[in-house]
Amino acid sequence: MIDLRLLRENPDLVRASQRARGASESIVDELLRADEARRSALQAFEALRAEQKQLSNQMRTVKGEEKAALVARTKELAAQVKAADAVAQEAEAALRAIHLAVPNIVEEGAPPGGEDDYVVMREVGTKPTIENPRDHVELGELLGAIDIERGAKVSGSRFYFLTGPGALLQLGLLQLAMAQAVEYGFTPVITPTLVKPEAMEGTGFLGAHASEVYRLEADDLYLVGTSEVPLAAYHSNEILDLPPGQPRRYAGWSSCYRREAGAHGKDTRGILRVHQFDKVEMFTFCRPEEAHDEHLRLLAWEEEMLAKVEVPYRVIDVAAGDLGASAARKYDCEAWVPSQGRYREVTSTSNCTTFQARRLQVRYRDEEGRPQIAATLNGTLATTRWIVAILENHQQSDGSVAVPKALQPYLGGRDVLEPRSR
RNA sequence: GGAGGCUUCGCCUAGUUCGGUCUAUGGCGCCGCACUGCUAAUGCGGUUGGGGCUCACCGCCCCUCCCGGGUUCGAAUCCCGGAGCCUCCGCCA
Repeated sequence: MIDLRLLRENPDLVRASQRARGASESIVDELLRADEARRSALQAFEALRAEQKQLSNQMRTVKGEEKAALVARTKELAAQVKAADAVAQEAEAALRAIHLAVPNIVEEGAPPGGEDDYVVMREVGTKPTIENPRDHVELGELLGAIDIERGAKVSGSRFYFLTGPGALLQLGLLQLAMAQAVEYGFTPVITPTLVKPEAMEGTGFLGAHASEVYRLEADDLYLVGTSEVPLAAYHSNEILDLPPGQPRRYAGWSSCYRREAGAHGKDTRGILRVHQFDKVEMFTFCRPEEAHDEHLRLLAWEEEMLAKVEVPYRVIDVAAGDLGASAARKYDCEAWVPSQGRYREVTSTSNCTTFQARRLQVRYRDEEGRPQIAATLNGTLATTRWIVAILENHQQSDGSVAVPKALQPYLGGRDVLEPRSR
C-alpha cells in the first residue's frame, strides 16, 4: 500500500508513477475520493460517539425521573451511533479495496514503458563459443543429472527429478549462496512454504498474480512462490530494533511453487520454467532512507554469485510497466543461455520501499521514538534455473561439463562431469 | 480427534465475582530531570498502539484489554462464535 499522506500532499507524483507503469491514472482520483469519504464518515461517527460517551458519563450521577429521560435520549443516540459506525466501516473497507489495488510508486530513474523497454546497464563475462551447443535437457540426460520424463510421469508437465550430479549441483549452488550470505552477515533461514492468506496478501501476490499461486482450499493456505513471502511476513505486526546503518538481512532457503497459469506453451522444454524449484533469497528490512543503497548492495551480491559460477550475464533495469505491484525499482540479472542464443533471467532484486511493510505492519522506532514503516527489499542469490546456465555455458564438445571452481567441493571435488556410459 | 486451562499497554502483572471517568494497577525495561568525581544506587516525572481535527506547536476527540458478533443508555467485565498458546489422553510419525 502506498502512503496516503504522500498521496494527499502530492497526488501528481502518484499519477506520474501510474503513467510510467502504463497503468490507470484515474484510480489515483478514486483513491483520493475514497480517502476523503472515509475521513468525513469517521468524523461524523466520532462526533456522535463523543456525545454518547459524555451522556453516558452523566448517567452515573443522576437518578429517578431525570435518569429515565436521559436513557430515552441516549437510546436514540445509540441508534444513530450504530448507523454512523456502519457507514464509517463501509467507507473504510471501500478505501482499503482501492488502496490495495494501487501499485507502489515507481522510483525516479526507472525506465518508463513495458516489458521490452528495459535498459541494459552492463554485460559481464565472455560468451563461450560453442558449435551446435547442446541444451540443458540434453546435457542433463547425458550426465544423468536431470530426468524430465519421469518428472512428467510422476507429477505432470513442468516437473522434473534432479538426480546424481544434478542433485549435487543444486545443493552445492544453494549452499554456496547460503555461505556467501552468511559471510556478509545475513541470518540464514529455512522458511515455511505454506502460508496464511494474510502473508500472501501482505506481500502483494494476491493481486495481479493471484492465478500464479497454488492454494490449498481445504486448509486455506497458500504455497509460496518465493521465500520472500514468509520472510516479509516474519516480522509482521512488530516494531523492530532497526538502528541506522544496521539493516536486518535474512537469507531464506525454500522450495518455491508456481502455477505458471499464463505461460502455456512458453519454455515448455527443460527446467527453465517449472512448477517447483528451490531458491536462496536475500531479504532486507531497513530504514526507508537506506533502501536505495541497499538495493544496489543486493545487486552486487547477486553479481558476486554469478561470478562464482562463471557464467556470462547482463544486468537490466526493468521498465516501470514490468514491475510487480510491490516494487518501486527492479534489476534483473540475465545469464547467457547458449542453446537459445539469448539472455534469460536468473536473478531479480526489488526495492519495495515501504509498500509491503505497510501492509504487513513492520515498523521501527525513529530518533523521536515514533514508530515508522520500514522498507523491504529482496533479491535472488541462486535458484534451480541457474543449473541451465551452468550446464550450457560450461559444456564441452563431448557432452561433458566443466565444474566451476566454487562448486567443485560440492561435487566431490570433481572438476568435470562426464556423460554416463551406455 | 477428546477434556481442561489461559490470552490485559515492550515484558511480567492487578482488575472480570456484583457492567458505569478503566487505556486500565503495580513491577521491570526505556526516556527526561535532580543528586553523585564517573558508574551504580536513590528520588521525581514521563512511557500502548492506531486514526481524525489542528497540522508549527500546544491541545481536543474517536478507536484499541486475542478476533468477530450480540445484550445494554453504557462492556476489559455479561452472552454467542472463532483463533492462538499450554497441559493431559488418544492416534500417527
